[in-house]
Amino acid sequence: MEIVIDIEDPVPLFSQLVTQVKDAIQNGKLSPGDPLPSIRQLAIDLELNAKTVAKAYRLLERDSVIQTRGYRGTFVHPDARANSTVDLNAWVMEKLTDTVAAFRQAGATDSEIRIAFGKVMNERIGGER
Amino acid sequence: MEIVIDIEDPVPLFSQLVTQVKDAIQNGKLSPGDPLPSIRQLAIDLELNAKTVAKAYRLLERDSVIQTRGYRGTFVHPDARANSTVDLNAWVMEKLTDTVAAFRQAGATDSEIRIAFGKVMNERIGGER
DNA sequence: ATATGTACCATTACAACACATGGTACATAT
DNA sequence: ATATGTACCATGTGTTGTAATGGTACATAT
Repeated sequence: MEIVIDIEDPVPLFSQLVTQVKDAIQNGKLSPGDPLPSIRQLAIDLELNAKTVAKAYRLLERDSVIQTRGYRGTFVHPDARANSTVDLNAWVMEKLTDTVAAFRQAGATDSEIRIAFGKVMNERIGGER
Repeated sequence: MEIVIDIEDPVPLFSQLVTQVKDAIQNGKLSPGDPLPSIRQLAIDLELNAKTVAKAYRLLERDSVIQTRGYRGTFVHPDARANSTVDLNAWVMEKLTDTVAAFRQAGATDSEIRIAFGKVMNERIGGER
């Protein structure tokens, strides 16, 4: 697995990592079941902070692209190939685009939409912590 | 019409103005057809910048709470009473709350939602300006 | 002339947030 | 002991957007 992180790239480091892992899976360079480097080790190899790598791994696991098995390490998810094409963010973008378009058509100011969004995001409904 | 603006209040000045005008209408202190102070005059009275007052008036007119008749001045809208209860922002809030809830349930990070939102808002579709 | 709403040019201050970094600590099981 | 993922404490930097300010100018109609 050849991962290259470009600090000059405006794309966030963790995001570059996520993308490259997904690409490696679709290219066949990584197959379901394959082990991935540990967070700490990969951080050393890529000269990144361990937190940054952990963030990328966390997102990859949420999308079922990889599987973390605690002390046993991290592995490529069985359904990784299918799940690395499905993009959660794309779905969010679509839905959000339609919603915002409706707001604008209703006459809402961009400023108002932003403010409303800010309020919604800061409402801690279920008291998450 | 007694408007009091509190600079210490974290609520934006233009927002305080909007709220108080709506309140005055619902309290009966302002009735449909009543004239409102000119932007410049009200700015002087409240010790605000004229742009701030203009912003409040612009929003009030969009919601059909007031009517601007150019050089003739500004007046309370015929349907002001009804329109000052109907809150466009409330509708936006509801819709947005549901949408965001769906995103969260789908596993999207708040951070991701914010980023997606930012992208959508910066997409100038119809070339507004 | 005077006053109306409106439209442009612009800048400043402030807050929120993403990103990345650092360190420490924990339970897990080898 | 060693290594795993994970969780918490925290800081700094840069970006973004809001809010509010100032000045100037226009067409309108009294």
